[in-house]
Amino acid sequence: MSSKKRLNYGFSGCQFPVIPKAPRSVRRRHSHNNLDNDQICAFELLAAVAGELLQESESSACSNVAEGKGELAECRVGVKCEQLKEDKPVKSECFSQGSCVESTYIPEPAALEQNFKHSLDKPNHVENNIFHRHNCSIMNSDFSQKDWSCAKLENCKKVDRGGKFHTEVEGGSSNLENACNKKIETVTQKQLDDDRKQTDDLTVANSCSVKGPIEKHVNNNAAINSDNSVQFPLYRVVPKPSFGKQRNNVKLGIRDDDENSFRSYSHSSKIRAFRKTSRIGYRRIKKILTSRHWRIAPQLKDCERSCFNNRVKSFYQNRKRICALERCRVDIPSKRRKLSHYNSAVAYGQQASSERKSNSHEKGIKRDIIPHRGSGASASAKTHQKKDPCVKFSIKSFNIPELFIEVPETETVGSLKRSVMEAVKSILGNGLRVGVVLEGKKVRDDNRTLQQAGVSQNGNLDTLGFTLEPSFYPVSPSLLSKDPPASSPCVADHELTRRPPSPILELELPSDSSDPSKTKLDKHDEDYHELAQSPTNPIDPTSNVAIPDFRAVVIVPHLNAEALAVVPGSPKNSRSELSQRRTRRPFSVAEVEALVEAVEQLGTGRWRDVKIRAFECADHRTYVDVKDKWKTLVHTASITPQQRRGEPVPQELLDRVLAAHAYWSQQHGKQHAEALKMADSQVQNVGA
DNA sequence: TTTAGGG
DNA sequence: CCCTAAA
Repeated sequence: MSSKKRLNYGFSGCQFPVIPKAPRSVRRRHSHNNLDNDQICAFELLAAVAGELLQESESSACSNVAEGKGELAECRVGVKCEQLKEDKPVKSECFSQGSCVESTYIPEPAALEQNFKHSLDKPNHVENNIFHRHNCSIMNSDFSQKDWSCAKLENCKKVDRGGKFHTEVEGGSSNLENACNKKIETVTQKQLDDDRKQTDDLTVANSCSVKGPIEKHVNNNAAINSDNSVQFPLYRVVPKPSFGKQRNNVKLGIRDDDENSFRSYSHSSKIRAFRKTSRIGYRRIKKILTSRHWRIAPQLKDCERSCFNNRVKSFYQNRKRICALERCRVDIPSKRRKLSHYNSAVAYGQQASSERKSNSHEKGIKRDIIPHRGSGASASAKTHQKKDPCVKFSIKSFNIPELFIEVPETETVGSLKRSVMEAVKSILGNGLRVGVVLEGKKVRDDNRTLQQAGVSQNGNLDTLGFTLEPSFYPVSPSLLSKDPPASSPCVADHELTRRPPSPILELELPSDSSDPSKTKLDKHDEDYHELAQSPTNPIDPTSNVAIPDFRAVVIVPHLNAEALAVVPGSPKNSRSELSQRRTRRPFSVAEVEALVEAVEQLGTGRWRDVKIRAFECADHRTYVDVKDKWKTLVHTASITPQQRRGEPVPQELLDRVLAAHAYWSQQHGKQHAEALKMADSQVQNVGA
């Protein structure tokens, strides 16, 4: 069952079979209704199989394959079974050094040998999946998938026959190896390491390990495979104009952990490749940070610290950059925001160093605010709040939001300094605005008094925070636009880099925004000020901004007000800190259209697929969002136009929503009925 | 991790 | 949008 499931999901990433699988609800109901019967059947079946296996194992010394350890194969290829167990650590290391391909590759001899059909299917699936995931980039190489498979099978046979697998492969007869070598220019050890991290999540299928020979083989091919399967396509096959064209330039990025990060413009394969790594890092850090509070962060190992500071680099890990030797990457996904507020709660008096480690990576800014709780005065202020109307505190320093800088290794130190200076100047010069945050919420109304805003000396100063924000208001680009989903996922990159260099800040982004006034900096800034007064206005403060500069210094998107924010909080009011709502991002009509189209084709109940199809580029939309949007769309469509709110959705679209909803509901109903029928017939069979 | 569904 | 049970 599990392998079946993998198969479905694995392929669905890029391929959308016309025939939908039964939604989980149906499957669920099915299994539920027939629990008893199925269980009975299963047990009987199991018992029978177990009996058979037992008999076989008694009659054959080497047929103890029930656990799929590949021992049978080992025996035949002349490696002692005992060795197997010792080899396990070695083996997995081998696998992880290379790409996922090895992990499917190695077990094959055993699989073939044992004639385990499923063992063959699984690796093939994974392999296919890889090809798809990376946009079939390998296809562009000199060898095709077929070659790959051929090489694979060929080698398996070699092992099969003589166990001299390694010598034959190393002899250069491998199709694959030759082809790859043509394509690969250089593969550094670093890339290997990065790859290892990225591909750890791919299934290490099965277990067979032949010490020595294969290990060697794997290492030889690790470079090839890893480069092809993960890194290589990203900048060689898939056009990445903004990266490619500026490889020799300095790049600056404001650290941004929001969804509007580099990833928004990244190719999807890259996004996925980072997924697991991210989560791991997230969990690790979360574990550390939530165990008490972040004061323990300095206990992090050195490499983990550097990871915080260099996290952004991981997005560019296949390209040259300063700090090229930085080894470990801890990539923290956007969900991580939940941590931040909590963390900053105890920032007072922290040393800058420790603060940076655990906090600045989060918000890109360091806060050192020391409230003056001057002994007696503030003490009395606590009890007699109104007697001391003064709010006293000092801001020791603001850190400049973290910059991402990329320069060629051949650059001089001097020019690096200048680059950094340019970067800093371009930020400060463009103006920053200070924002006020209280108890985790932005205080936007500038006209309120501190008292009205709840900033008083009597205790909540530790929830007072300040943010450095770009003084212009970012435009919210809708990545979806009119482009069909199949179009290049890098549209935004194109747009950004094609923009003529200009000393004047431009904010126009590829957007389906119909309001041209939003593209003007001044105008928009005004808008922001106006709108900021009104908390009900659905303005979206977290968006991408590109500021092409005239000195080839590019601030990569994401000057993001929220990302720069430092929100103080304390574990006490952790409720508001731990779960801040994501900023509202109303779906545009174009997005709705894409959603409708995807659902029409894929049906309801496959939200992950729908999401990928309709919002591949929009990382801030999750499948839950998509599903929720559909829910509201269905609702919207079923109410009168007068009752609707927000941006009006064309009636035509709503009609399609209703139609699709009706259609797929019917389909699900049918499937449910079929499932019931099947169940009934099974019951009858069992009874008879 | 995904889906479904309530809030 | 959030949360969470269930698979």
